[in-house]
Amino acid sequence: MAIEFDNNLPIYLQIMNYLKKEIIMGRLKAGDKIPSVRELASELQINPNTVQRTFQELERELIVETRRGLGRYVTSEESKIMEIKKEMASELLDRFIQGMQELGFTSNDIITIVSDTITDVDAKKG
Amino acid sequence: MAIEFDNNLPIYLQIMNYLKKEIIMGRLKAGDKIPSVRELASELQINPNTVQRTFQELERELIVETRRGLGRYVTSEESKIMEIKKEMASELLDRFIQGMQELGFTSNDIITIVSDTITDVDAKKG
Amino acid sequence: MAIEFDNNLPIYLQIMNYLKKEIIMGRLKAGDKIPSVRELASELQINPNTVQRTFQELERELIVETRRGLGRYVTSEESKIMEIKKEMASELLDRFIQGMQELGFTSNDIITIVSDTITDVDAKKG
Amino acid sequence: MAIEFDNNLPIYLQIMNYLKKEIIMGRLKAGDKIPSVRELASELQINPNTVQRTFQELERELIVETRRGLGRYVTSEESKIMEIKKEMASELLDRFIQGMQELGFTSNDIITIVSDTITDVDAKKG
DNA sequence: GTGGTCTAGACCACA
DNA sequence: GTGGTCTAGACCACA
Repeated sequence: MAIEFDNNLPIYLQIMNYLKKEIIMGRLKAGDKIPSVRELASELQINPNTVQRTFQELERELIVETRRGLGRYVTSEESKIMEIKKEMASELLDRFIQGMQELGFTSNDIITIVSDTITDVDAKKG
Repeated sequence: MAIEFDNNLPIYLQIMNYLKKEIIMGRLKAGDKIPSVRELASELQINPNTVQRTFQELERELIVETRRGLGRYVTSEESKIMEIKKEMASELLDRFIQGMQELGFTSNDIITIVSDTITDVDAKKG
Repeated sequence: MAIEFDNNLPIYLQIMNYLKKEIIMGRLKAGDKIPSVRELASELQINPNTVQRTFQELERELIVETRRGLGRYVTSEESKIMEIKKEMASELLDRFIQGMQELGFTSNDIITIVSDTITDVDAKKG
Repeated sequence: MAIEFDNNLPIYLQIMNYLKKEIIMGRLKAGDKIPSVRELASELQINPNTVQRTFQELERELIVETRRGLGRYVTSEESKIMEIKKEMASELLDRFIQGMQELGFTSNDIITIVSDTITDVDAKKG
């Protein structure tokens, strides 16, 4: 696992997003044990306290739960996972559409650009 | 003018984006004088040092230029303005498409969602 | 048996309180054999080390005694049991009254609130 | 200001409770600036990070708000303050009444004990 | 000066 | 071994 950190966003937020995506994509499944603080810290080459902060926030969002002495686990509520997927998609969408409109693109512009870009991306991947 | 600041991103970056959009939308035109540090600071309710930093960065990106004793001006190179518009749009697009793909959405999903959302947004605005 | 553990207090303290209450309520009587470390650990779904610690502390408080090779027993001193009942009640009271006073409630407020709440609780239980 | 710390509860929770009480009692008023992390840390002789944690949690509960570079302030919503007063009182009450019932005290016992103790306490204070 | 984040590392409760 | 808390202290954005 390797995350390219963006210097303008707190690391703990970037790891949160990363883990949420892993859960949404099913690479970490509902009920799975997640890496320990120490494991993830050494894997990502960051301080354990930063990972601790990440987990704390994920727990507060009910995405992760701690079992004392045993470690941390992805929530077993599938509905919670669907919920965060919707949340994240919706935030991406809003940010994108609002951003494009603030640059003066019309609705038609936006749809065209997205279609063109995606077709392009797909073509490159073959 | 009121910017809703996002606590997780440096304010100077947020103001930079704001000013770039103003320029792209033509509310600040090529060659226009831009507000002074003090003016903008009091308008946005932030510290002059922060505005200073913003202008510094915009200058580094050749979007703004200082004329000694006269103040700061939007670059008069129209092509520069087009360039940053493309840059910003491209960044928005990449971030959006990559983000959606990381959540497991297919190309078709993405196009559909964008069309639907935009139609929706337009409908609401009447 | 199921104890809802409060994440902010050591488990061994929570089990100590639980067992003290069982003794005070006479569900564990003076002189009774208490469950073994293993039994209680599996019943409460916790680690035997934690139960061990609990018993150690109860022994220190003379509420439980070990008879070599025979197991652990509730003290046979009835007076000891009365004593811990008084202690626990007194601690509950102090914590409650002091807490309410620190929130600005007067003596009259406190008495009224307790009466009202208890009447309420009783009514609900039928 | 001096808090006697109880070793069985995290310090940050104890400071949270302390500050909530100060706000409820009006010694810290709605909209007031609260001490800075460094100030409070040196006053309470604890590490700034522990105070930081305290403030983070109070912010999450909307009791305190940060103004970038200026410091932290008690929420200016009076209703929020009433709300936490009710919450804290309710928790004290529940914990007390449930605790007493678990020790075998009847409703009448409880009311009598509270009245007697309060009368006592008042007598001592003169 | 003020808060936010991060690193380094210790100690404890629990498994 | 695992998480929770705490201390010590650095660096940065912002005022």
